[in-house]
Amino acid sequence: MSLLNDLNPAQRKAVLETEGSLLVFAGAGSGKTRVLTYRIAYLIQEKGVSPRNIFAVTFTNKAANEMRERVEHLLGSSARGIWISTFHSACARILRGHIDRLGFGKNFVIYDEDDQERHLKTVMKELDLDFKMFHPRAMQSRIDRLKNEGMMPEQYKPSPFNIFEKRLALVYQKYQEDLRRNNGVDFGDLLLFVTLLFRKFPDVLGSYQNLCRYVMVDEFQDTNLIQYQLIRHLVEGHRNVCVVGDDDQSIYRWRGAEVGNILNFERDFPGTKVVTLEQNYRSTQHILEAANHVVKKNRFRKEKALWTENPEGELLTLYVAEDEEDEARFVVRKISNDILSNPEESNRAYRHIAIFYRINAQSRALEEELVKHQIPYTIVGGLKFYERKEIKDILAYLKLIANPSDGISLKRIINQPPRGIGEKTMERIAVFSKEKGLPLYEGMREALKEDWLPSGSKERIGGFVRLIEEFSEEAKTLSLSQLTLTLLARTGYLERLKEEGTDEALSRVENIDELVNVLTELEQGEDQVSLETFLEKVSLVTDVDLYVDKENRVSLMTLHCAKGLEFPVVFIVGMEEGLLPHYRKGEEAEDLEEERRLCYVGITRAKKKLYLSRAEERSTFGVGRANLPSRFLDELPYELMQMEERERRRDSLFSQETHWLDDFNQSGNEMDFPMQESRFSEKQDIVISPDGFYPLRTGMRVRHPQFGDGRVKSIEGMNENQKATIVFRTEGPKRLKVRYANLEILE
DNA sequence: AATCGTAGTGTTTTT
DNA sequence: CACTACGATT
Repeated sequence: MSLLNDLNPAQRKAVLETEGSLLVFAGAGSGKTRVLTYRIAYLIQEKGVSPRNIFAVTFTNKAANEMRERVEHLLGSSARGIWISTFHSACARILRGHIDRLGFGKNFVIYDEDDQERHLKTVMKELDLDFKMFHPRAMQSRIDRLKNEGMMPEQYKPSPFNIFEKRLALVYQKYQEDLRRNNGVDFGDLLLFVTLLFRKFPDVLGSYQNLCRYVMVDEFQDTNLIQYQLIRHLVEGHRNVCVVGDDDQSIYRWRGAEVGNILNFERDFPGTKVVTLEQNYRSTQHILEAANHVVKKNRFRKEKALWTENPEGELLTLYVAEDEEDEARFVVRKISNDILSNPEESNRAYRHIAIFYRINAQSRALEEELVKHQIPYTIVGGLKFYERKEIKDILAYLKLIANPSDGISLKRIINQPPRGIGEKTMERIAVFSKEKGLPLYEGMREALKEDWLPSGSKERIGGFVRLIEEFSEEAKTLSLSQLTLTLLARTGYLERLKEEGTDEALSRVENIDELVNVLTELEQGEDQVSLETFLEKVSLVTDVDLYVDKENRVSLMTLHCAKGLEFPVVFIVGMEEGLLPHYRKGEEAEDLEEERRLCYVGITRAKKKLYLSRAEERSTFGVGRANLPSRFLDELPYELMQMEERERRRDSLFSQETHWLDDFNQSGNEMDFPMQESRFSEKQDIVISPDGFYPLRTGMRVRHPQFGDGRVKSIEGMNENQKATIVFRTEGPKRLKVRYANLEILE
């Protein structure tokens, strides 16, 4: 059969072992996704398994989509009905169907980290806890951890001598109670509640066990305790479970991932067959050898070594920079001089290049340099669309409409835009609601019937309630995008932003615009999008999911984000003690090993060429600090490395930065010439291109419809987000979003 | 109630 | 250095 011809012996074995439990150790670049997809295809095509009985779980939507696409490619329409999903969306779907058994409404909302924190803070405030003594963040992470361990509040037994734990128990209890009152769940609850459901209601569990006859788990090394429990529940009985993972790529221990799950799998599932995929199809020999050398130093790992038939390839390049700016210059120099103008690699493009770093803060220096040289880039992760204030506000309106019990969203928008309903009014209503045992919104409506509210407040609250009632009514007939537009208009949210008129406000308007676009697009694609479905989707997207590599740009991301991706050319910057093994309080051997794995993940993303760099001095907090070379550099075999010489610094006289005062004077002088008028009209037909780069340069003279003439002092960002600081003759310096500024280039 | 200014504080990684 | 949380101000 042709399917099997595309596979090497180990891969083939992993596909053919369909019954019982199978553990696949899949080294980086060893064709893991190929095995999973072929296995699914094999089950359906050769074993006659119904697609409906196959369940595959991944960690990101991107991985899930990719898998679905590839299976569809193999099978065509007979792939229909396979359940391929992330842990979180699978759980959300299960809860959508059965959460009423746990005392929640099926229209529950999902709270993200930000909502979670707000909620936690109100809970802590009500318990009269001092934030300085008990950090909300610490509480939050402990609660998350408890949930990852499958621990409900009533099961948690704090040590009687530990004040923090005693308070934690209290907070956790109340936190959960109030979440329920809001008919909301947080991320951790999604998983926790499904295991609870399975444990308490055998009929529910049974129906899913029956459905999921063949279960596959991707990135198994990243599962935490509760996810593992979930899988075990699901495969009880038939035990057809295939888990794929690589202990060397476990980088989420801090988030509760248990490498133990993969290492103990054989113990928990007696009779497990084990397949190890060691042939790498991705990287050159040199890169692979380097990776093997580094990860070999870890003690807590299953012994294995990747090999490849690929060519030797180039040596790894190491550059020791003066500081982070010099490091950024090195990266950019390599990109423009070596990589893109190398005739041997004539098809190299920006999209083939990625830059990895340990922490997001490192991106800044790189971005600045990339912008300076007009190299297009995207940042994967970082500022997330659905976490922006304005987007979250609009979503909060929608959430409240979908689920009127959602007090967290209600509090968020009650005064957004400002309607004169202040904190103390809301506090009174909160107390009142709690006394009556009502959700906040209900309490608000009840309060209107009584007369303890000041008439002014009552008036305004009445107005708000009426507004929401109208929206709820309209939600029944309008499409999602129409509803959103109505909402934007009638709350005056957009109007207020536009009035504000600052560039920040304008960029918010643009983001909201974008949101409406997303909605409209969604409506055109699928037959019907319900409010709940949409909100759920939004709650569960991740940055990597939104990452589209279609455009020709250099990719910047953290090492964590890089997992699962590959690029012909990879830079790993900041190879320094303290940064790449990142120092934190309480260093443990396990932590160091995780850092090493992180480094390993980074190295193994590279297909053809790997550049490493470190800076002798790096400013953190604005203070320079000398860093020692990363110990991981020492772990690389010397023969594989080649040093990059430092370039002699050119005179900084030619730097693009000019003082704005100079611009001011310059432009001031020139504008005194009367002949300008004609010069302007000649150039009037210059249109700034709507996509790609806006052809602005520092030093250019431009005209703005309101502010008049000015000179470009500096430019930041790219494309639609590009901002420029322009020194106007009459208005002085202003920072504008180029896309909206409607600039005319004079010269 | 809303806005403005300041002091203190903190940077890992995120489903 | 950059952000935010809080306090003082109108």
